[in-house]
Amino acid sequence: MEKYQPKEIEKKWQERWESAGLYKDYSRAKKFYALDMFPYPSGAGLHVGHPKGYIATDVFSRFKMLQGYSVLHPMGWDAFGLPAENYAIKNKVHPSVATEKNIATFKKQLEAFGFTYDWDREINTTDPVYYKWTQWIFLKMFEKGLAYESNEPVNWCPSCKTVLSNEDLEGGLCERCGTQVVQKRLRQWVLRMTDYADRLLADLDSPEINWEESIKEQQRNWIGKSQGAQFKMSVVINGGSTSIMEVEPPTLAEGNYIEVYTTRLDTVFGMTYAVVAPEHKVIEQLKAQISNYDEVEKYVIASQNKTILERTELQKEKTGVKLEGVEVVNPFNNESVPLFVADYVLGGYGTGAVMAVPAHDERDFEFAKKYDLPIRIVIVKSMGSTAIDTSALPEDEYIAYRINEIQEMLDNKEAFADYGNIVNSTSEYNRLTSQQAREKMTAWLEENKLGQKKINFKMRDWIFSRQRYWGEPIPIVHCEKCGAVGVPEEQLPVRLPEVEKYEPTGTGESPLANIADWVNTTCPKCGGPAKRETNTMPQWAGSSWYYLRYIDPKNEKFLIDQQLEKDWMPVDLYVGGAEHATRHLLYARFWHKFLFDIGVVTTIEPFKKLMHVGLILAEDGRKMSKRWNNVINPDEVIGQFGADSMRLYEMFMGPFSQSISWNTNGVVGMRKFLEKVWKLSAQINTEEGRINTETQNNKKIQTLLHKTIKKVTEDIENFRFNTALSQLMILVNAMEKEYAKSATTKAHMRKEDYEKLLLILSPFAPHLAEELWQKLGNENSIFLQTWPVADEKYLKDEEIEMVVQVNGKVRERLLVAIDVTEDEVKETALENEKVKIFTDGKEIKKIIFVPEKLINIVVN
RNA sequence: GCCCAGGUGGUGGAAUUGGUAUACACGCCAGUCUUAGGAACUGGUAGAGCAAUCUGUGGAGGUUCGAGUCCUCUCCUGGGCACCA
Repeated sequence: MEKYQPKEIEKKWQERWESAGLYKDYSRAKKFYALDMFPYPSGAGLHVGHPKGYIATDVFSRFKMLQGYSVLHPMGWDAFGLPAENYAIKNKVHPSVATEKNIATFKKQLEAFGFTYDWDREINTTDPVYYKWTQWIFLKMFEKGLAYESNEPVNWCPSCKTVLSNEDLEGGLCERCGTQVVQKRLRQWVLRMTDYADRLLADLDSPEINWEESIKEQQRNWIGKSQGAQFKMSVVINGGSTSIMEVEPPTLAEGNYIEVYTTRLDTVFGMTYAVVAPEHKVIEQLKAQISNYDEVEKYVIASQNKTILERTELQKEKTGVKLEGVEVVNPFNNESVPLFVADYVLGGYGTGAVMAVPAHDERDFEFAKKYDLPIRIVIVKSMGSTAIDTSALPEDEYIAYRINEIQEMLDNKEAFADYGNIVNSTSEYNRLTSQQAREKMTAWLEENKLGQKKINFKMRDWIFSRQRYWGEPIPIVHCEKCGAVGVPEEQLPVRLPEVEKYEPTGTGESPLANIADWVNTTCPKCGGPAKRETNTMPQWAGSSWYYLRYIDPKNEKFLIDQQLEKDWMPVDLYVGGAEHATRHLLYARFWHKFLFDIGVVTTIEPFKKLMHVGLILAEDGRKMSKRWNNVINPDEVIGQFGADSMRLYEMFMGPFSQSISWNTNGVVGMRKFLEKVWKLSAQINTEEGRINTETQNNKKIQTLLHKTIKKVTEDIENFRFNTALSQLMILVNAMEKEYAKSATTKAHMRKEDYEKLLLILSPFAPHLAEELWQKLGNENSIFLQTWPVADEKYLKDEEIEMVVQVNGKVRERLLVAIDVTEDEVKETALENEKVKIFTDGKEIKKIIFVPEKLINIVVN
């Protein structure tokens, strides 16, 4: 028999499958759309970690194909981005040149795995034919008022010389280069993602989404919905007595009040001061009334110059300045309290102003301690266990006892932030629970038109412009007369022009600003002189809708044909890294919902099932990186062991979503396994009359085979590839033992059994399975066959091992018929010598019988 | 600090509903073959003990005839968020 030569057969089948168009039958009744997160084609090429997700998707695609589905399984390139641009700056070559080269490398590497990609559908986000539609979507958002210009302070990376979105930050550092980001006031294009916050949150729980809980939870946290109340507090000058209760709400002019947001209105009677953020406009409005304005202004300027990191660093002490000469009035008790400016309050969240309750908020407590401000306890722990018996105490003593407990906490430098029962407020609220008080207080605010319920989100609008070269031009023209005007649809795409220098300017303009004949244009509205927008779109623009384009990649009239969209959407399976949980996956959901609103798509969510692929770490347990010199190249692994062995290893390593270290020895094991399958084909008995011999051994193998079919089917469905493969190994080991090793039993392997084995192995090791399949004389591809279904009649063993326990400990194992009765087992077990050792002379209290599993004899 | 995953042999891991802990694979040990090569073959491999047996799923309790699995507390690791009022 020939030896197993993966190098030869893999190349052969890849070519044949491709030329036969094996993956391009889109005419079947049932559809399945399997999608990988498309890669950024970096100069370094693939390492062994990249293909893990792709292999899983491929296994799934082949499995679905065998189950009779038309499978859409495309691949493409997310090719805009900084590395190509930085390479261009360094080497003076156009980014598209390096990108093209990298794509060729990636494609060649991917092809060695034998993936079922339909390369006719390949897309590239940097192709004008593609980004025409990225620009089109932006225009639609602009038309609907969802894309707007803003001059609010934004995150600026001084090293990359561009603004960044909140999602692009990692702990206040630039996600790409690790530089500290500063706040800068720059004109920016922003997408109103917050308009979709509620739907982005709520639809995570819709049946349209079947995602892992961890990813959903990350998105929930990122969106950060909080429910509270917002209310007004009037500002009084120089200890004046004007309270908001005496001034009719309509006469409250700017500068006469501040508005605060709180989720803990129940603690409002504990307010002993209030705080505004340094950015708050009331500071400017009260300039004349603030007697220490110089000091305040100094503080404001200093905090604006801080980096995000400096401002949010936890260990850092809180700082602030009291606004002398003004106070604010708590509407609940008409008490005026001092007002501070402090940068622990964020300008961009809520109203940029808060009521401060030091007894019941950690941050306020810290600040109050430092500035020696009064601390008033207004909630106490709910009824519950205490150190002493409080049931006999009269109520006032009980409350005094509880307040004392909180006081001890405060003395120990800790605020009491939990919910509890209200005290020290007014009689309407005292003794209510926090939740009850909050509702009653909110109702009071609404009655008196002082405030209302309010929902806030942590998520910000998406800052969408970048001051870099290698991105989609934003299709906007600025006209002095008409303002920002969208480029007419028929003029799309706005092509990225050639430039001399790719360097970012650092001025807040992109390098495109230097190309006069590109920048200067005419206004599409009035025909007058106008300038093009020179900012480009962020890295994440092209990937926010690419899954739609694969469905209809060559459509020149529209981004996707309406019927094809209905046929193929949503994506049934989406596989990629968890690092995209709050960026790509959020952006894509946002765009998809917008496209739904304007009638381009018909599903509310783009990705039905999402699986996140666990990292493959280097053998040293660190991330694979050039820096550590621990990168394993898939080409070498495939060259040494073959693509099928590599595919098997990555699926066998462990649970799919888990990070696991690479171990090349593991690939050896997979190769051994495939060799076994290969050699086993020699055991097929083809002699007339002996083919269907039903020996005892064959029956055993039948049972195992059908159990394996069942398990492999279920495991693939559930992404448990590791256990599917171990079950296949168990089957192959048993077949080898039965047919190849025990010549004396005269067992004969039936061809149909072996073919079933090949079928259920084929998604994992497609080349080997196809080769063996056709060697058996089959003419059509194995992938045009039908996935076997486990036959119930073979699933039950005739004999099973029954465990005999005494007091829960295993003492003996009995081989019994599957349908043995409880009494029969009891009898056998109690007479068993080994069991007797533990039961003799003891009273049998109870016998527990679990059919097909065990019998437990309970003695005293 | 908050949220989410996890902690099982020398290693990666299995045990799907409370029912035989360590399947499958790697590594290691012993042996076979000999072209002294292994990506070949055979057997062994949780720990302690001559053995019967005992002990074992991060730790401490609990529920149960029976717990890796359920409950309470606690320690550790990985990931995410982080002054969001």
